[in-house]
Amino acid sequence: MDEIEALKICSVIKKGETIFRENSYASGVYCINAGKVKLSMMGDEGKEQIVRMAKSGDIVGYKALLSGDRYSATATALEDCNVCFIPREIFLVILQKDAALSFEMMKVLSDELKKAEEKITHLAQKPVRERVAETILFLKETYGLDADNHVNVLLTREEIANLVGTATETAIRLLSEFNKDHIIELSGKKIKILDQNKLIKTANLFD
Amino acid sequence: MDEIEALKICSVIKKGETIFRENSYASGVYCINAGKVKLSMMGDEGKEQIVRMAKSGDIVGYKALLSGDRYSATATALEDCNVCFIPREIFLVILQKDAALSFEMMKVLSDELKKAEEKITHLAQKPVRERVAETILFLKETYGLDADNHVNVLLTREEIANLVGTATETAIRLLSEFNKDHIIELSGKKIKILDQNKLIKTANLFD
DNA sequence: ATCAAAACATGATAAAAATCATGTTTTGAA
DNA sequence: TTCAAAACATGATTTTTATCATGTTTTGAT
Repeated sequence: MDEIEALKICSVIKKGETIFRENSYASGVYCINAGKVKLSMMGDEGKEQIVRMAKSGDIVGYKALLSGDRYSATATALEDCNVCFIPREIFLVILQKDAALSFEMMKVLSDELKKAEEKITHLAQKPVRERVAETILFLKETYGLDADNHVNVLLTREEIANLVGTATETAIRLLSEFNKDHIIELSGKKIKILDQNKLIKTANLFD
Repeated sequence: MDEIEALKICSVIKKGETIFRENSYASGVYCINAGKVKLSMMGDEGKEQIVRMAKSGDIVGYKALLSGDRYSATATALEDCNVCFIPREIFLVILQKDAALSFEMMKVLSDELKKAEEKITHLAQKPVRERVAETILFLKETYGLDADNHVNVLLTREEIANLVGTATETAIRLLSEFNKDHIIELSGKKIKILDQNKLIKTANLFD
């Protein structure tokens, strides 16, 4: 840990900027000290698929160091971020030395994998409407609420669509519908959950 | 490794039998010595989604030990299997002691996660037709070919559908179409790839 | 403050895929 | 070996969702 402290290089990433890019050579991992980050892959037709939403305290870019040498996704700052870079070699050496850290890393990976497999199941089996509802709940779980009870992350409708795995228009329509039905309240990019139970029901969770 | 050898408990699992079941308490991991195994999750409407195809040499059930205490999927033998059970504690202790094994484990997990994220992207963005073609190629990659050049695994059309993430009828129709177009040759459950390039093109890979 | 670009919205249409219906073939257990 | 269940097949229909088209609103840089 001291080693990491000594060697880390922190920097500020402005909103919209890229931390690393899909397929580029992986020189190390990044620890997010502050800010929110989306990790996305490019699909065939140039459409973005968001595969992970990271927040302060999360590490991004580790997959590339463990299973290959290139980043498999692009990491983009959703707001001004403070990230610290840990070079490849340092990270790998520490991981080899520190059994506890390794174990922690395995837990994180297992967790991510489990979530990914659930996402695969839902993507294959649940209609878009349910997935949009589920995504709103996911964003609340991940980023919490702000002082005004809004889900504490601002995404464009297109980004929400790319997280859900649907067309932008479809996402817009369903959000408007939830808004009209007083399940959520929209004001610009801000989302307030008015009726969480109804939202859970709409997402068709737990059965 | 010697410890594992001493403590492992091997057994024969008949085709169709379950090795472990989703949501049941995870008592350990299983190493597949021989045979093929599908790992699947139950969707909301009781529909199966296959999330992983395992083969001889693979370990299954490790996610549950690392991130929770219950299996997140059901493991079913696709043919008579020989598996060896490694109890939870043994596995965890060895993992804590053996840095090399931990590292190997992390690599495996990273690899799986990368594949899962790719699958998410394809599920969200590629039409069923392309995904069926891709799945045939995936099965060939995973299990290879038998003496007669057939993809070396026998699945029902329903299982193929549950791997692709589509309705059984749709999978049947597309397989028949590929058969008619001489891209593949079907004889019962056996699949022979006649024109791999065309199949890759149909899967719309690499662009 | 202005203005163009991006984001948002919504109706109409088309395409994709699921579902429903029905019949045939294969399979495995008694 | 028989026979019912499971698997396979295919046509018709409906549902879902994407795409296309077009207009409005918001946003951020100058």
